[in-house]
Amino acid sequence: MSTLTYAEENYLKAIYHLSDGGKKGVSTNDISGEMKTKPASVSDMLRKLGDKAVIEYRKYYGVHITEEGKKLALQTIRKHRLWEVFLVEKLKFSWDEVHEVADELEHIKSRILIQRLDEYLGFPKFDPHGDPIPDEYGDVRTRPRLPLNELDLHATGQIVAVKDSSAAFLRYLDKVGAYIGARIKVTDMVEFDGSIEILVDNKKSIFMSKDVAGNILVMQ
Amino acid sequence: MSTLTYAEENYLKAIYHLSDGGKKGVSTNDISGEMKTKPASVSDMLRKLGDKAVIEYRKYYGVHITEEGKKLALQTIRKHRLWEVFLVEKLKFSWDEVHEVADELEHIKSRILIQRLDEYLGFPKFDPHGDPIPDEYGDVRTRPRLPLNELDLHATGQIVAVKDSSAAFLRYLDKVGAYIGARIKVTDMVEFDGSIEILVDNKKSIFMSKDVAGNILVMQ
DNA sequence: TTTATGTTTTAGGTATATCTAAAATTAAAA
DNA sequence: TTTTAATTTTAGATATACCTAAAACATAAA
Repeated sequence: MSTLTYAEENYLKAIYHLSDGGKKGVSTNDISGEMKTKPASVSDMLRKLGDKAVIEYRKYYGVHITEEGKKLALQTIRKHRLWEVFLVEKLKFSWDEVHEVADELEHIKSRILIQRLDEYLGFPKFDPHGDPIPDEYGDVRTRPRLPLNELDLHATGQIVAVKDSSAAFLRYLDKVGAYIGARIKVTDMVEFDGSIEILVDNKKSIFMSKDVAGNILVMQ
Repeated sequence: MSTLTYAEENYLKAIYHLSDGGKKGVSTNDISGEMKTKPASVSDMLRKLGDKAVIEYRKYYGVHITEEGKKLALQTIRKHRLWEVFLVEKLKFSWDEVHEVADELEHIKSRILIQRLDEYLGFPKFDPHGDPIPDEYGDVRTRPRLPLNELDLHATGQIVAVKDSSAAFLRYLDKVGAYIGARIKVTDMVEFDGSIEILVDNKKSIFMSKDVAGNILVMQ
């Protein structure tokens, strides 16, 4: 029942993401890369998180997140994504501007604040990048989705999320006119390099590389 | 141009308030009392704030805030008060619940966030306790105001702020029906102990001690 | 003017979160 | 199976922000 510091919360969130929601083990080096800190610092932190029982830590063999850790990580993710919705829906931020600010806001600790914010936003189920917002109890409403590059020729679908939410990628999507919720159809495929052409909302044609398509998630 | 840590921002804000906006010098003990830290910790911090040129620090003789320090303190106060407005106006917090949360939110550093929040709230000039919100440049729109206990018998005025914004005091005001914006008239005064009776909005009579009246600020 | 009192600072210590450099361990290659 | 390479941990520093206990200082009282 011990509470986490800001830094501990950040590490735990990184471990949660790297472990694909607790499914895989995570190495010190992976965490070091994600957190932009040195492996030595990660080792220190893993000992602390192990002591607080939010991860299971076996020296030299990486870590697994515990159920308690998963719960705490999901709370942080919930806050992050709710603040992102607030920034985009209410303060008119664009979806490529929200990450850094939400990274700070997610650490504000007030249960009632998050409950009221959730209510104020109309209990949104997804953030501006299409990622699901866990509820108060950590339950996540997932929807089946697959990378756009895995669709067949002439298949239709709807963009529901992005895998890469870097500002550069999101601005590119803005530029070409791709957005969450857009209805799309694969109108052409280039065998050679896997690039494709899609029709957005039966109006606009977009040509994109396999790399780009792989970072767009669709629901069929 | 160095930036301040959270702790430094908090100390600077305390010094700003204790010095009455930079008008008076402030002692180590005063700061210690306000910050609920030991005088020894304050001495440490004063050295740091002096190094960063936001205060002028002469050992054993207390501190004065510098122009640069005043500017930074006003930025923090601006953020604090804007977030308080947000919490009350948008998230339906009561005015006695907002302080702790705003104390965390005030440290989020994003210029654009505060600009957008200000705009979203309709550029409010006063927070829920009636305190003025400095603009982007640190300019404060003050309005002449005096403690309610200094009004003459039969004088009228309007409640514009509270001096004490502790939850206990604010809940008491809620209970008796006093609020920011209320039009009042002094209908009786007790010479002996300075307690008074006021009529609120020509409807409701409230009897209050001199102590309470002294913490209510009115505009005539 | 010396003494006593209260205030303030310094010295040294703790906890967090980072780092570098060196040592330990695992895993892969010869 | 031994050596090598890569990963990971430990040891020892640094910076922040606090603490306690002791020393230094300013001021008010005798």
